[in-house]
Amino acid sequence: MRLSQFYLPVLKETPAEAQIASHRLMLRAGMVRQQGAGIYAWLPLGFRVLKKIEQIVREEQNRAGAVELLMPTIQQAELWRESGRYDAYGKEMLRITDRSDREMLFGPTNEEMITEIFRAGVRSYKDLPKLLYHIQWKFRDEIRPRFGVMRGREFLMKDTYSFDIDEEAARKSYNRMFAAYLRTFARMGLTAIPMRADTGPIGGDLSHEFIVLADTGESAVFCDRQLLDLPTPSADTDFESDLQPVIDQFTSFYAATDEMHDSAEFTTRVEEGNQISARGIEVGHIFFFGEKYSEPMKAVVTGPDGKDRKVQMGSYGIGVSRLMGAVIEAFHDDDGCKWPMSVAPFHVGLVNLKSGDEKTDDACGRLYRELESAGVEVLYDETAARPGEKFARMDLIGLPVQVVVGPRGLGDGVVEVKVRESGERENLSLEAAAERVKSIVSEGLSYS
RNA sequence: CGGGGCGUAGCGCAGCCUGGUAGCGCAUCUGUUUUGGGAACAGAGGGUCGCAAGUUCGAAUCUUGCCGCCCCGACCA
Repeated sequence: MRLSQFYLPVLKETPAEAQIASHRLMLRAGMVRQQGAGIYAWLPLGFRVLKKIEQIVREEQNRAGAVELLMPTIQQAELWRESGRYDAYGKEMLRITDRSDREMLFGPTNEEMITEIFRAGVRSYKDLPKLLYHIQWKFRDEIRPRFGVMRGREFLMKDTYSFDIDEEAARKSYNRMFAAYLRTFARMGLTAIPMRADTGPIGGDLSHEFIVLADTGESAVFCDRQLLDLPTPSADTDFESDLQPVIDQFTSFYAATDEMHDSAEFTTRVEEGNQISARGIEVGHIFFFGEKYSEPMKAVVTGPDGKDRKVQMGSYGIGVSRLMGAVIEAFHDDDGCKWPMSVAPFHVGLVNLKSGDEKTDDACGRLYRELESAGVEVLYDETAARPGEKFARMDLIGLPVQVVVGPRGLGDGVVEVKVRESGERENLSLEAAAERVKSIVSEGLSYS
Protein backbone atom coordinates (compact mmCIF):
# COMPACT_ATOMS: atom_id res chain seq x y z
CA MET A 1 0.00 0.00 0.00
CA ARG A 2 1.28 3.40 -0.94
CA LEU A 3 0.88 5.82 1.92
CA SER A 4 -0.15 8.57 -0.48
CA GLN A 5 -3.19 6.47 -1.45
CA PHE A 6 -3.99 5.35 2.07
CA TYR A 7 -6.04 7.29 4.60
CA LEU A 8 -3.89 7.87 7.64
CA PRO A 9 -4.83 11.00 9.59
CA VAL A 10 -2.11 11.09 12.26
CA LEU A 11 -2.17 13.65 15.04
CA LYS A 12 0.90 15.35 16.39
CA GLU A 13 -0.84 16.47 19.50
CA THR A 14 -2.48 14.19 21.99
CA PRO A 15 -6.25 14.48 22.09
CA ALA A 16 -7.26 15.78 25.50
CA GLU A 17 -9.84 13.10 26.27
CA ALA A 18 -7.56 10.09 25.93
CA GLN A 19 -6.43 8.86 29.34
CA ILE A 20 -4.54 5.69 28.58
CA ALA A 21 -1.78 4.81 26.13
CA SER A 22 -3.83 2.59 23.86
CA HIS A 23 -6.57 5.17 23.46
CA ARG A 24 -4.07 7.95 22.81
CA LEU A 25 -2.17 5.91 20.27
CA MET A 26 -5.28 4.73 18.47
CA LEU A 27 -6.38 8.33 18.03
CA ARG A 28 -2.94 9.68 17.22
CA ALA A 29 -2.08 6.96 14.71
CA GLY A 30 -5.37 7.45 12.91
CA MET A 31 -6.83 4.04 13.76
CA VAL A 32 -10.18 5.11 15.14
CA ARG A 33 -12.33 8.19 15.31
CA GLN A 34 -14.88 8.76 18.01
CA GLN A 35 -18.46 9.22 16.87
CA GLY A 36 -20.13 9.43 20.26
CA ALA A 37 -19.64 8.23 23.82
CA GLY A 38 -18.25 4.71 23.47
CA ILE A 39 -18.87 4.63 19.71
CA TYR A 40 -16.01 4.54 17.25
CA ALA A 41 -15.45 4.52 13.53
CA TRP A 42 -12.63 2.20 12.52
CA LEU A 43 -10.29 3.99 10.15
CA PRO A 44 -8.28 1.97 7.62
CA LEU A 45 -5.22 1.35 9.79
CA GLY A 46 -7.24 0.29 12.82
CA PHE A 47 -9.60 -1.72 10.70
CA ARG A 48 -6.72 -3.81 9.36
CA VAL A 49 -5.67 -4.68 12.92
CA LEU A 50 -9.24 -5.45 13.93
CA LYS A 51 -9.59 -7.83 10.98
CA LYS A 52 -6.35 -9.60 11.87
CA ILE A 53 -7.38 -10.10 15.47
CA GLU A 54 -10.77 -11.31 14.32
CA GLN A 55 -9.12 -13.78 11.96
CA ILE A 56 -6.90 -15.27 14.66
CA VAL A 57 -9.93 -15.66 16.91
CA ARG A 58 -11.77 -17.33 14.04
CA GLU A 59 -8.95 -19.73 13.21
CA GLU A 60 -8.66 -20.89 16.79
CA GLN A 61 -12.40 -21.33 17.16
CA ASN A 62 -12.45 -23.43 14.02
CA ARG A 63 -9.47 -25.43 15.20
CA ALA A 64 -11.29 -26.18 18.44
CA GLY A 65 -14.29 -27.49 16.53
CA ALA A 66 -16.64 -24.52 16.77
CA VAL A 67 -18.74 -23.61 13.74
CA GLU A 68 -19.22 -20.06 12.56
CA LEU A 69 -22.53 -18.46 11.70
CA LEU A 70 -23.78 -14.89 11.80
CA MET A 71 -26.72 -13.60 13.77
CA PRO A 72 -28.22 -10.12 13.30
CA THR A 73 -27.49 -7.13 15.50
CA ILE A 74 -31.19 -6.34 15.86
CA GLN A 75 -33.38 -8.77 17.76
CA GLN A 76 -37.06 -9.01 18.64
CA ALA A 77 -38.16 -8.30 22.19
CA GLU A 78 -40.38 -11.38 21.92
CA LEU A 79 -37.39 -13.69 22.05
CA TRP A 80 -36.11 -12.09 25.20
CA ARG A 81 -39.48 -12.33 26.87
CA GLU A 82 -39.23 -16.10 26.49
CA SER A 83 -36.11 -16.23 28.61
CA GLY A 84 -37.41 -13.60 30.99
CA ARG A 85 -34.48 -11.32 30.31
CA TYR A 86 -36.35 -8.57 28.46
CA ASP A 87 -37.48 -7.07 31.72
CA ALA A 88 -34.52 -8.25 33.74
CA TYR A 89 -31.74 -6.83 31.60
CA GLY A 90 -32.24 -3.21 32.53
CA LYS A 91 -31.06 -0.01 30.95
CA GLU A 92 -27.91 -1.51 29.57
CA MET A 93 -29.99 -2.88 26.73
CA LEU A 94 -30.71 -0.48 23.92
CA ARG A 95 -34.41 -0.81 23.15
CA ILE A 96 -35.90 0.48 19.94
CA THR A 97 -39.20 0.30 18.13
CA ASP A 98 -39.80 -0.16 14.44
CA ARG A 99 -42.41 1.66 12.33
CA SER A 100 -45.14 -0.70 13.50
CA ASP A 101 -44.23 -0.05 17.12
CA ARG A 102 -42.81 -3.54 17.46
CA GLU A 103 -40.34 -3.70 20.31
CA MET A 104 -36.83 -4.48 19.15
CA LEU A 105 -33.39 -4.28 20.67
CA PHE A 106 -29.78 -3.97 19.61
CA GLY A 107 -28.31 -7.25 20.83
CA PRO A 108 -26.02 -7.05 23.85
CA THR A 109 -25.47 -10.82 23.58
CA ASN A 110 -27.08 -13.76 21.80
CA GLU A 111 -28.02 -16.58 24.18
CA GLU A 112 -31.71 -16.32 23.35
CA MET A 113 -31.25 -16.22 19.61
CA ILE A 114 -28.75 -19.06 19.45
CA THR A 115 -31.02 -21.16 21.65
CA GLU A 116 -33.89 -20.50 19.27
CA ILE A 117 -31.71 -21.42 16.30
CA PHE A 118 -30.48 -24.55 18.02
CA ARG A 119 -33.86 -25.86 19.11
CA ALA A 120 -35.24 -25.37 15.59
CA GLY A 121 -32.73 -27.81 14.12
CA VAL A 122 -31.65 -30.31 16.73
CA ARG A 123 -33.81 -33.15 18.07
CA SER A 124 -31.48 -35.97 19.09
CA TYR A 125 -28.62 -36.44 21.50
CA LYS A 126 -26.78 -37.87 18.51
CA ASP A 127 -26.46 -34.33 17.12
CA LEU A 128 -24.52 -33.25 20.18
CA PRO A 129 -22.19 -31.72 21.07
CA LYS A 130 -22.55 -28.50 19.13
CA LEU A 131 -20.35 -25.44 19.37
CA LEU A 132 -21.65 -22.46 17.43
CA TYR A 133 -20.15 -19.00 17.31
CA HIS A 134 -20.34 -15.70 15.57
CA ILE A 135 -18.30 -12.53 15.50
CA GLN A 136 -20.69 -9.62 15.55
CA TRP A 137 -21.14 -6.09 16.82
CA LYS A 138 -22.80 -5.78 20.17
CA PHE A 139 -24.28 -2.78 21.88
CA ARG A 140 -24.41 -2.34 25.60
CA ASP A 141 -25.50 1.00 26.91
CA GLU A 142 -22.75 1.14 29.49
CA ILE A 143 -23.18 3.45 32.41
CA ARG A 144 -19.78 4.87 31.77
CA PRO A 145 -17.95 4.15 28.54
CA ARG A 146 -14.25 4.97 28.78
CA PHE A 147 -10.72 4.19 27.69
CA GLY A 148 -11.57 4.28 24.00
CA VAL A 149 -12.36 0.87 22.58
CA MET A 150 -11.58 -0.85 25.88
CA ARG A 151 -15.01 -0.06 27.17
CA GLY A 152 -17.04 1.07 24.23
CA ARG A 153 -20.78 0.80 24.01
CA GLU A 154 -20.62 -0.66 20.54
CA PHE A 155 -17.97 -3.35 20.38
CA LEU A 156 -17.01 -6.38 18.32
CA MET A 157 -17.31 -9.64 20.19
CA LYS A 158 -16.85 -13.27 19.39
CA ASP A 159 -19.41 -15.31 21.24
CA THR A 160 -19.56 -19.07 21.18
CA TYR A 161 -22.35 -21.19 22.59
CA SER A 162 -22.07 -24.85 23.51
CA PHE A 163 -24.86 -27.42 23.63
CA ASP A 164 -24.34 -30.73 25.37
CA ILE A 165 -26.32 -33.68 26.62
CA ASP A 166 -25.11 -33.52 30.21
CA GLU A 167 -22.76 -31.68 32.49
CA GLU A 168 -19.87 -34.03 31.90
CA ALA A 169 -20.08 -33.46 28.16
CA ALA A 170 -20.48 -29.74 28.77
CA ARG A 171 -17.22 -29.73 30.66
CA LYS A 172 -15.49 -31.08 27.58
CA SER A 173 -16.88 -28.24 25.51
CA TYR A 174 -15.77 -25.86 28.20
CA ASN A 175 -12.29 -27.32 28.14
CA ARG A 176 -12.08 -26.92 24.38
CA MET A 177 -12.79 -23.24 24.67
CA PHE A 178 -10.41 -22.91 27.58
CA ALA A 179 -7.56 -24.32 25.52
CA ALA A 180 -8.62 -22.42 22.40
CA TYR A 181 -8.52 -19.17 24.34
CA LEU A 182 -5.01 -19.80 25.60
CA ARG A 183 -3.90 -20.26 22.01
CA THR A 184 -5.84 -17.30 20.69
CA PHE A 185 -4.29 -14.78 23.05
CA ALA A 186 -0.83 -16.29 22.76
CA ARG A 187 -0.91 -15.83 19.00
CA MET A 188 -1.30 -12.11 19.56
CA GLY A 189 1.70 -12.12 21.84
CA LEU A 190 -0.42 -11.80 24.95
CA THR A 191 -0.25 -13.78 28.13
CA ALA A 192 -3.84 -14.07 29.27
CA ILE A 193 -4.28 -15.71 32.65
CA PRO A 194 -7.43 -17.68 33.28
CA MET A 195 -8.87 -16.62 36.60
CA ARG A 196 -11.77 -18.15 38.38
CA ALA A 197 -14.84 -16.03 38.09
CA ASP A 198 -18.21 -15.77 39.71
CA THR A 199 -20.61 -18.41 38.44
CA GLY A 200 -23.66 -16.72 39.90
CA PRO A 201 -26.64 -18.85 40.92
CA ILE A 202 -25.44 -21.83 38.85
CA GLY A 203 -22.47 -22.56 41.10
CA GLY A 204 -19.67 -24.92 40.25
CA ASP A 205 -16.20 -24.10 39.03
CA LEU A 206 -16.93 -23.61 35.35
CA SER A 207 -16.35 -19.94 34.81
CA HIS A 208 -13.08 -18.23 34.04
CA GLU A 209 -12.10 -14.76 33.01
CA PHE A 210 -9.03 -14.43 30.84
CA ILE A 211 -7.00 -11.51 32.05
CA VAL A 212 -4.06 -9.73 30.44
CA LEU A 213 -1.94 -8.04 33.08
CA ALA A 214 -1.67 -4.30 32.50
CA ASP A 215 -1.36 -1.32 34.81
CA THR A 216 -4.26 0.37 33.09
CA GLY A 217 -6.57 -2.62 33.45
CA GLU A 218 -9.95 -2.13 35.05
CA SER A 219 -9.83 -5.13 37.36
CA ALA A 220 -7.65 -5.76 40.36
CA VAL A 221 -6.27 -9.31 40.11
CA PHE A 222 -4.24 -11.71 42.20
CA CYS A 223 -2.32 -14.71 40.93
CA ASP A 224 0.67 -16.99 41.12
CA ARG A 225 3.67 -15.90 39.07
CA GLN A 226 4.16 -19.46 37.82
CA LEU A 227 1.07 -19.03 35.65
CA LEU A 228 3.04 -16.68 33.42
CA ASP A 229 5.40 -19.46 32.40
CA LEU A 230 2.97 -22.24 31.61
CA PRO A 231 3.13 -23.62 28.08
CA THR A 232 0.43 -22.75 25.59
CA PRO A 233 -1.29 -25.75 23.96
CA SER A 234 0.44 -26.38 20.63
CA ALA A 235 -1.04 -26.01 17.18
CA ASP A 236 -1.41 -29.76 16.80
CA THR A 237 -3.46 -30.11 19.94
CA ASP A 238 -6.18 -32.68 19.41
CA PHE A 239 -9.32 -30.96 20.56
CA GLU A 240 -11.19 -34.27 20.45
CA SER A 241 -8.89 -35.64 23.10
CA ASP A 242 -9.16 -35.20 26.84
CA LEU A 243 -8.01 -31.66 27.55
CA GLN A 244 -8.58 -31.88 31.28
CA PRO A 245 -4.85 -32.17 32.10
CA VAL A 246 -4.21 -28.86 30.32
CA ILE A 247 -6.99 -27.15 32.23
CA ASP A 248 -5.90 -28.72 35.51
CA GLN A 249 -2.41 -27.40 35.02
CA PHE A 250 -3.67 -23.84 34.79
CA THR A 251 -6.30 -24.08 37.47
CA SER A 252 -3.90 -25.65 39.95
CA PHE A 253 -2.37 -22.22 40.55
CA TYR A 254 -4.10 -19.46 42.42
CA ALA A 255 -5.63 -16.80 40.19
CA ALA A 256 -8.63 -14.64 40.99
CA THR A 257 -10.09 -11.28 40.25
CA ASP A 258 -11.03 -8.86 42.98
CA GLU A 259 -14.58 -10.20 43.46
CA MET A 260 -13.40 -13.79 43.87
CA HIS A 261 -10.23 -13.02 45.77
CA ASP A 262 -9.57 -14.76 49.07
CA SER A 263 -6.54 -13.12 50.61
CA ALA A 264 -6.06 -15.82 53.23
CA GLU A 265 -5.97 -18.52 50.59
CA PHE A 266 -3.74 -16.37 48.39
CA THR A 267 -1.07 -15.96 51.05
CA THR A 268 -1.08 -19.59 52.14
CA ARG A 269 -1.21 -21.18 48.70
CA VAL A 270 1.20 -18.91 46.86
CA GLU A 271 4.83 -18.46 47.85
CA GLU A 272 5.54 -14.90 48.78
CA GLY A 273 7.94 -14.36 45.91
CA ASN A 274 5.35 -15.59 43.45
CA GLN A 275 2.46 -13.49 44.63
CA ILE A 276 1.31 -11.14 41.93
CA SER A 277 -1.10 -8.42 42.89
CA ALA A 278 -1.79 -6.35 39.83
CA ARG A 279 -4.34 -4.92 37.47
CA GLY A 280 -5.64 -6.62 34.38
CA ILE A 281 -7.75 -6.33 31.26
CA GLU A 282 -10.48 -8.89 30.81
CA VAL A 283 -10.23 -10.07 27.22
CA GLY A 284 -12.33 -13.21 27.48
CA HIS A 285 -14.85 -14.90 29.68
CA ILE A 286 -16.07 -18.47 29.54
CA PHE A 287 -19.09 -19.67 31.38
CA PHE A 288 -21.16 -22.78 31.90
CA PHE A 289 -24.76 -22.02 32.78
CA GLY A 290 -26.56 -25.31 32.32
CA GLU A 291 -30.28 -25.01 31.70
CA LYS A 292 -30.65 -21.28 32.25
CA TYR A 293 -31.97 -20.82 28.70
CA SER A 294 -32.82 -24.33 27.59
CA GLU A 295 -35.34 -24.56 30.42
CA PRO A 296 -37.48 -21.48 29.73
CA MET A 297 -36.96 -21.71 26.00
CA LYS A 298 -37.53 -25.44 25.82
CA ALA A 299 -34.37 -26.47 24.01
CA VAL A 300 -34.49 -30.23 24.42
CA VAL A 301 -33.08 -33.30 22.71
CA THR A 302 -34.23 -36.86 22.90
CA GLY A 303 -31.79 -39.02 24.81
CA PRO A 304 -30.80 -42.68 24.20
CA ASP A 305 -33.61 -43.72 26.53
CA GLY A 306 -36.21 -42.04 24.33
CA LYS A 307 -36.84 -39.33 26.89
CA ASP A 308 -36.38 -35.60 26.24
CA ARG A 309 -33.89 -33.66 28.26
CA LYS A 310 -32.87 -30.04 28.39
CA VAL A 311 -29.52 -29.28 26.79
CA GLN A 312 -26.66 -28.07 28.95
CA MET A 313 -25.31 -24.80 27.66
CA GLY A 314 -22.32 -22.56 28.04
CA SER A 315 -21.18 -19.32 26.47
CA TYR A 316 -17.72 -18.09 25.66
CA GLY A 317 -16.90 -14.52 24.81
CA ILE A 318 -13.86 -12.71 23.47
CA GLY A 319 -13.82 -8.95 23.15
CA VAL A 320 -12.30 -8.55 19.72
CA SER A 321 -12.25 -4.76 19.64
CA ARG A 322 -11.07 -4.60 23.22
CA LEU A 323 -8.21 -6.94 22.37
CA MET A 324 -6.83 -4.29 20.07
CA GLY A 325 -6.56 -1.94 23.03
CA ALA A 326 -5.02 -4.70 25.12
CA VAL A 327 -2.38 -5.45 22.50
CA ILE A 328 -1.37 -1.80 22.34
CA GLU A 329 -1.27 -1.57 26.12
CA ALA A 330 1.07 -4.55 26.11
CA PHE A 331 3.22 -3.37 23.22
CA HIS A 332 4.11 0.29 22.94
CA ASP A 333 6.71 2.81 24.00
CA ASP A 334 6.89 6.59 24.17
CA ASP A 335 7.19 6.84 20.40
CA GLY A 336 4.18 4.72 19.50
CA CYS A 337 2.87 1.21 18.97
CA LYS A 338 5.06 -1.86 18.68
CA TRP A 339 2.85 -4.38 16.94
CA PRO A 340 3.50 -8.10 17.10
CA MET A 341 3.80 -9.37 13.53
CA SER A 342 0.61 -11.42 13.78
CA VAL A 343 -1.70 -8.44 14.23
CA ALA A 344 0.36 -5.59 12.74
CA PRO A 345 -1.61 -3.48 10.28
CA PHE A 346 1.28 -3.94 7.84
CA HIS A 347 4.38 -6.06 8.28
CA VAL A 348 6.84 -3.55 6.95
CA GLY A 349 7.15 0.19 6.59
CA LEU A 350 9.21 1.24 3.61
CA VAL A 351 10.58 4.76 3.96
CA ASN A 352 11.70 6.62 0.87
CA LEU A 353 13.88 9.40 2.20
CA LYS A 354 13.99 11.32 -1.06
CA SER A 355 10.89 10.93 -3.13
CA GLY A 356 11.49 12.27 -6.59
CA ASP A 357 15.10 11.14 -6.66
CA GLU A 358 15.27 8.69 -9.52
CA LYS A 359 17.73 6.30 -7.95
CA THR A 360 15.95 6.22 -4.61
CA ASP A 361 12.51 5.88 -6.14
CA ASP A 362 13.75 3.04 -8.28
CA ALA A 363 15.30 1.18 -5.35
CA CYS A 364 12.15 1.61 -3.27
CA GLY A 365 9.98 0.49 -6.16
CA ARG A 366 12.00 -2.68 -6.60
CA LEU A 367 11.92 -3.49 -2.89
CA TYR A 368 8.21 -2.73 -2.70
CA ARG A 369 7.30 -5.01 -5.60
CA GLU A 370 9.51 -7.82 -4.46
CA LEU A 371 8.20 -7.80 -0.90
CA GLU A 372 4.56 -7.49 -1.93
CA SER A 373 4.90 -10.34 -4.39
CA ALA A 374 6.35 -12.46 -1.60
CA GLY A 375 3.18 -11.82 0.41
CA VAL A 376 4.73 -9.23 2.71
CA GLU A 377 2.36 -6.39 3.55
CA VAL A 378 4.22 -3.16 2.94
CA LEU A 379 3.22 0.38 3.75
CA TYR A 380 5.33 2.42 1.36
CA ASP A 381 5.90 6.02 2.42
CA GLU A 382 6.70 7.85 -0.80
CA THR A 383 5.20 11.13 0.36
CA ALA A 384 7.03 14.41 0.19
CA ALA A 385 7.33 14.69 3.96
CA ARG A 386 10.72 15.27 5.49
CA PRO A 387 12.76 12.36 6.87
CA GLY A 388 12.26 13.22 10.51
CA GLU A 389 8.55 13.41 10.03
CA LYS A 390 8.50 10.07 8.22
CA PHE A 391 10.48 8.35 10.94
CA ALA A 392 8.27 9.75 13.66
CA ARG A 393 5.16 8.67 11.80
CA MET A 394 6.51 5.16 11.25
CA ASP A 395 7.42 4.85 14.92
CA LEU A 396 3.97 6.06 15.90
CA ILE A 397 2.12 3.49 13.84
CA GLY A 398 4.72 0.98 14.97
CA LEU A 399 5.09 -1.52 12.14
CA PRO A 400 7.38 -4.38 13.18
CA VAL A 401 10.00 -3.76 10.49
CA GLN A 402 11.12 -0.54 8.86
CA VAL A 403 13.22 -0.33 5.75
CA VAL A 404 14.88 3.00 5.12
CA VAL A 405 16.10 3.86 1.65
CA GLY A 406 17.84 7.13 0.91
CA PRO A 407 20.42 8.58 -1.45
CA ARG A 408 23.21 8.55 1.07
CA GLY A 409 22.96 4.86 1.80
CA LEU A 410 22.58 4.08 -1.83
CA GLY A 411 25.99 5.55 -2.42
CA ASP A 412 27.27 2.38 -0.83
CA GLY A 413 24.43 0.31 -2.26
CA VAL A 414 23.04 0.03 1.23
CA VAL A 415 19.63 0.35 2.88
CA GLU A 416 18.75 0.17 6.54
CA VAL A 417 16.55 -2.51 8.04
CA LYS A 418 15.24 -1.62 11.47
CA VAL A 419 13.30 -3.80 13.87
CA ARG A 420 10.80 -1.75 15.87
CA GLU A 421 10.64 -4.07 18.86
CA SER A 422 14.35 -4.30 19.62
CA GLY A 423 15.50 -1.14 17.89
CA GLU A 424 18.18 -3.17 16.09
CA ARG A 425 19.39 -1.75 12.82
CA GLU A 426 21.29 -3.42 10.03
CA ASN A 427 22.76 -1.92 6.90
CA LEU A 428 22.35 -4.27 3.97
CA SER A 429 22.41 -4.32 0.22
CA LEU A 430 19.08 -4.08 -1.54
CA GLU A 431 18.98 -7.80 -2.25
CA ALA A 432 20.10 -8.80 1.23
CA ALA A 433 17.59 -6.41 2.77
CA ALA A 434 14.70 -7.99 0.87
CA GLU A 435 15.74 -11.43 2.06
CA ARG A 436 16.28 -10.25 5.61
CA VAL A 437 12.85 -8.64 5.74
CA LYS A 438 11.14 -11.71 4.36
CA SER A 439 12.80 -13.88 6.96
CA ILE A 440 11.92 -11.53 9.84
CA VAL A 441 8.32 -11.44 8.68
CA SER A 442 7.99 -15.17 8.22
CA GLU A 443 9.62 -15.79 11.55
CA GLY A 444 7.21 -13.34 13.17
CA LEU A 445 4.27 -15.10 11.60
CA SER A 446 5.50 -18.62 12.23
CA TYR A 447 3.82 -19.00 15.60
CA SER A 448 0.42 -20.45 14.94
C1' C B 1 -27.67 7.78 38.19
C1' G B 2 -24.77 10.77 42.05
C1' G B 3 -20.33 14.13 42.28
C1' G B 4 -16.84 17.29 39.32
C1' G B 5 -15.35 19.63 34.64
C1' C B 6 -15.60 21.12 29.54
C1' G B 7 -17.91 22.74 24.61
C1' U B 8 -14.36 29.11 20.60
C1' A B 9 -10.82 26.94 13.01
C1' G B 10 -8.87 19.87 11.61
C1' C B 11 -5.91 19.35 16.67
C1' G B 12 -4.28 21.84 21.33
C1' C B 13 -5.77 26.27 23.71
C1' A B 14 -6.45 31.88 25.21
C1' G B 15 -10.48 35.43 25.35
C1' C B 16 -15.63 35.08 29.39
C1' C B 17 -14.82 37.39 35.81
C1' U B 18 -15.40 43.46 34.20
C1' G B 19 -20.62 42.83 27.28
C1' G B 20 -18.32 46.69 22.17
C1' U B 21 -14.69 44.74 15.10
C1' A B 22 -12.83 36.61 17.41
C1' G B 23 -7.22 35.48 18.67
C1' C B 24 -2.51 32.17 19.40
C1' G B 25 0.40 27.58 18.37
C1' C B 26 0.32 23.29 15.31
C1' A B 27 -1.93 21.48 10.84
C1' U B 28 -3.69 23.05 5.64
C1' C B 29 -2.80 25.91 0.80
C1' U B 30 0.81 29.04 -2.49
C1' G B 31 5.94 30.49 -3.45
C1' U B 32 11.24 30.18 -2.51
C1' U B 33 15.12 27.68 -0.12
C1' U B 34 15.73 23.01 2.18
C1' U B 35 15.94 17.10 2.56
C1' G B 36 19.42 10.72 6.91
C1' G B 37 15.29 11.84 13.02
C1' G B 38 8.97 16.05 13.74
C1' A B 39 12.70 22.47 8.48
C1' A B 40 13.17 28.17 7.49
C1' C B 41 11.21 32.51 5.41
C1' A B 42 7.15 35.15 2.97
C1' G B 43 2.07 35.08 1.98
C1' A B 44 -3.07 32.93 2.09
C1' G B 45 -7.51 30.30 3.34
C1' G B 46 -10.50 28.43 7.19
C1' G B 47 -15.08 30.08 12.82
C1' U B 48 -23.65 30.36 12.52
C1' C B 49 -17.96 30.94 19.48
C1' G B 50 -22.64 23.36 20.87
C1' C B 51 -28.24 24.71 20.13
C1' A B 52 -32.38 27.76 21.59
C1' A B 53 -34.75 31.51 24.19
C1' G B 54 -34.04 35.83 27.28
C1' U B 55 -31.61 40.57 29.22
C1' U B 56 -29.25 44.68 26.44
C1' C B 57 -28.41 49.86 21.76
C1' G B 58 -25.00 45.68 21.45
C1' A B 59 -23.78 38.75 23.84
C1' A B 60 -18.25 34.07 22.73
C1' U B 61 -18.81 36.96 27.38
C1' C B 62 -24.66 37.82 31.63
C1' U B 63 -29.49 34.55 32.69
C1' U B 64 -32.51 30.16 31.73
C1' G B 65 -33.45 25.66 29.19
C1' C B 66 -31.70 21.84 26.08
C1' C B 67 -27.82 18.88 23.59
C1' G B 68 -23.00 16.74 23.51
C1' C B 69 -18.26 15.19 25.55
C1' C B 70 -14.66 14.04 29.51
C1' C B 71 -13.20 12.64 34.62
C1' C B 72 -14.32 10.03 39.78
C1' G B 73 -17.90 5.92 41.79
C1' A B 74 -21.54 1.10 41.18
C1' C B 75 -21.76 -2.85 35.75
C1' C B 76 -19.29 -5.70 31.82
C1' A B 77 -16.10 -8.64 26.36
